[in-house]
Amino acid sequence: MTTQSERATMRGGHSVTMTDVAERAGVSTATVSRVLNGNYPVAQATKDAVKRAIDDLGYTANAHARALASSATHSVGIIVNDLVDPFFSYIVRGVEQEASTTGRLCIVAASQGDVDREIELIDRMISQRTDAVIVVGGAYDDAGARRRMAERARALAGIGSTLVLCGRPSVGDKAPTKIVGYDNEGGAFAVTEHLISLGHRRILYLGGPVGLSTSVARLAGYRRAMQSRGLDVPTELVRQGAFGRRFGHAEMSEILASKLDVTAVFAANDLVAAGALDAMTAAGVRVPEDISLVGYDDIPQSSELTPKLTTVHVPLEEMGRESVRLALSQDDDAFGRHADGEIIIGTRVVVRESAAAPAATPWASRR
Amino acid sequence: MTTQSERATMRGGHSVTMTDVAERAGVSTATVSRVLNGNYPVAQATKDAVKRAIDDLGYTANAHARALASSATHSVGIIVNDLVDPFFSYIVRGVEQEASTTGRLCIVAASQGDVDREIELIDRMISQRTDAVIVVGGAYDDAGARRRMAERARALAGIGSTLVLCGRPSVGDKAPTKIVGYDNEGGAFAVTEHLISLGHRRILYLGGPVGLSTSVARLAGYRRAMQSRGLDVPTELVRQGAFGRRFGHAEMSEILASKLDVTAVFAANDLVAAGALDAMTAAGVRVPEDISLVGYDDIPQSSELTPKLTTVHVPLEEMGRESVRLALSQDDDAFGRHADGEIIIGTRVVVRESAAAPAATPWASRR
DNA sequence: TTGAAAGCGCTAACAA
DNA sequence: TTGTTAGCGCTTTCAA
Repeated sequence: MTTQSERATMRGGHSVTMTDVAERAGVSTATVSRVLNGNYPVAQATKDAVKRAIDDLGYTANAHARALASSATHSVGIIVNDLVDPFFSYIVRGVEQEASTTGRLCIVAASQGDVDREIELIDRMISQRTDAVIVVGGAYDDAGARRRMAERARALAGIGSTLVLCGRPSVGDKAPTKIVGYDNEGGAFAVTEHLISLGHRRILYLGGPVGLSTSVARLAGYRRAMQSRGLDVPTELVRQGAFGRRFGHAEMSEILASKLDVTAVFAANDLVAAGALDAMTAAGVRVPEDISLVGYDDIPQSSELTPKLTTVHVPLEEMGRESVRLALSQDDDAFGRHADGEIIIGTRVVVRESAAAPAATPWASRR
Repeated sequence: MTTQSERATMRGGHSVTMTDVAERAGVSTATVSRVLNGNYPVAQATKDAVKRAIDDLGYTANAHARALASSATHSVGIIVNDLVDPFFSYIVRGVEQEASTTGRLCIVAASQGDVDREIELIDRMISQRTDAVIVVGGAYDDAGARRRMAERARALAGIGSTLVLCGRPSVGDKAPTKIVGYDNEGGAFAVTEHLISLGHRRILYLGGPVGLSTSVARLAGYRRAMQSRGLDVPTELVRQGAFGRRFGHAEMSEILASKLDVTAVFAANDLVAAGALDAMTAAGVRVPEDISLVGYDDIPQSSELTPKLTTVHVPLEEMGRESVRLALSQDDDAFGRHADGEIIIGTRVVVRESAAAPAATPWASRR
């Protein structure tokens, strides 16, 4: 039972297969499979022979053949708007980390916020039979999109996989999805409350795409906080548009130029806050002495702004990790917190330097 | 030849296969395959029947079976240090974009800068038979790692795939890799030259891991520029350590406290520059009035710092796109610029606001 | 502890 | 224009 021949080596282009290994080791492919997977007893000597053959031949198992035969792909899919936006990239990092920890590879795709593309990408991941498909980020209120998404959730459930909505509202009660969310409304309420307690009355809500679930909820939290303190929210105090630094900068510049009377700004996310801060600094407006500023998400760079940004902490990486854990957990694990297929992660206000009591003389009324 | 039966629908858990579709449409699987791939003529009526069956059944092709039968995976792999670092995430974005444009999915993995893990990840991608494996970022001078990498390059070539080194030096002449690089030494030379022309003589080189190819090259460019102008580079003017905001901040704070006599700082990358800028701002040092500052990479947020950072532009996203194009291009495309399997992308100094002529009285000597 | 053999779901000659 | 028939490379009973 020694090595048989050399002919299996380097068959031009034609890659080395398990049959080649079996032949060289003088065993059957079944045995090779067994030593590879270590799921059945194999004699030590046989094991060694096989390992040697694998080394000699430079064999690397074909994951597709494996997936086909065993219907286990060891992969997860994740779909985000934009790979460069820190909100998404931290979540992707968490997903990749957890996937990797559980021996899985991570297929990522960017939808650019396009609903059709998102659905198409989910379909491609269904094709790949990934163990989970994680869709990240807010969505617009669109019954059609929800229906199509629910269909995919069913298709995934049908192949033993799971659709996870990460930071996105449910697509319907009966859809077999799992959800990893965080409290947008509550966080917005809390941080607005914080500003009000500091003494602010004229608080501007800045940014967030109109109608996107995330911003809708944040705006709602802001409104509820204002109303619960008997404060009015006239239309000029709400300026929606986008999530992004550029938007924050442009809009804030305009607002400062218009001398709108506000003593604090609640930016819909940290990127908008960073842009707004730039605009204020450029205009000579001091934060927080002249105008207070808060954000949302607590992306790491927020604590590196000058002044450090007061914001609402969202554990992005943890949400990513939790998304894959939840997807992979068995539904019948009745004792775990996962039992109901939905996790709502708590948020909390992180008080740093960018918000303080309003000045005696509002900035807008000076000069 | 109308639909035969309903029994194929919803076979619990057991997903819908091409056979189910064929049966329902009353054709053979070969025909189904043909309408799916559109690579052979099929009668319109047949086509319609098949499409209807696909819809009715909610069929989604199994990518693994497809890959196994056709040995075409339509996927690319990319390995980076960290998905959250803008240097890498912009490259990943470019790769994902180009992959997506060419109908491919993108498998991403993070190595955390660990060489063994990187090799392991490449092996997993070989298992996946991706059309290309793109390894991003500098490397340490390590013959062993280079040899193992060269082995993988050969393995990939053996299965008709390609190893692309993106922003990383060659692993040996005979290794069948393709390279997408950019000029670290030249860019560093140019930006140092820029500072010297402005009148600076005491220029600090800050950051970059010791021995990492990227920082080695940047430091070399800096040294060459200094020497070509007859300027000394005493050891206290070179402070290496890491690529990262935190490092830039900590190191710069210390340097300011030590009152080291410098009029300009060349940060090894923009992240280090951003950290250094923070430290300077916090210490009341004005940029560029008191000390000039330049970076490297030109990540988009660099133009949003205050002051806007003068730096060396590296087209990160483009490098990502180019990596997949190069990998996918045929070697025998003798007319293209790809013919030699290596692309060196040009870099250029972007002059913005953070570097100016030195002050008459150096900051360090005041008070 | 090992081998033989039947698939997994699809593609691609080869015929018809 | 369509069907038949081999595989692709692996896993997994079932026997031995």
